[in-house]
Amino acid sequence: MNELNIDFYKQNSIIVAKNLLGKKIERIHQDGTYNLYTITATEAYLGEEDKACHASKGRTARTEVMFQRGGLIYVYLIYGIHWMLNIVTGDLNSPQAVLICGLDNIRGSGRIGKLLKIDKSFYGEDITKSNRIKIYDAPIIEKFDQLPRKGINYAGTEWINKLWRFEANYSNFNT
DNA sequence: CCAGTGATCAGG
DNA sequence: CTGATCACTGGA
Repeated sequence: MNELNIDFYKQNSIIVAKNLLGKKIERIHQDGTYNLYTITATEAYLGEEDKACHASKGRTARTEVMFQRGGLIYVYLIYGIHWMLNIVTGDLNSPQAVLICGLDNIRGSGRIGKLLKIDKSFYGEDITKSNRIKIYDAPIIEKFDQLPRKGINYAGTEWINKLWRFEANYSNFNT
């Protein structure tokens, strides 16, 4: 299996979010054990205009990594409980990210963080170079649902109405 | 329906 | 320093 490269992540977040469906994510633990999952749901966050995107608040310590080039990992703790796993996309100074919302038949970004044992230490890590989390190429998924993003009611109707959540059908996989 | 739980950020 | 807010989940 080939790992996805920087050029893949440098595309805009909507393209990356769609094309990540069906790709394989591997988590290698310190004891040498590992797990492999299929990405089945993603959400795209696109630029400073997008009121649902954290980068719309400007460049801060937390959002800094989104202003870097694609391929870096953006993680943060939400509601004091859940670690969200995102991959930065786009080019330098074009803040974008894709949130991983589903793996195999497990749905929910909070559950994904727990499943993969994500924490602050992943912030800014280059996923194309990491030795503990990797994403491998796999055939494009043609059929998927487009839905509004979840949990962003504060962003205003224009941004709530964007269908930037992408869900593959479970039946595409042997889960 | 709503509590849990803590980092983060703007404002004094 | 304070206090509000938050890409969520699980249990009444």
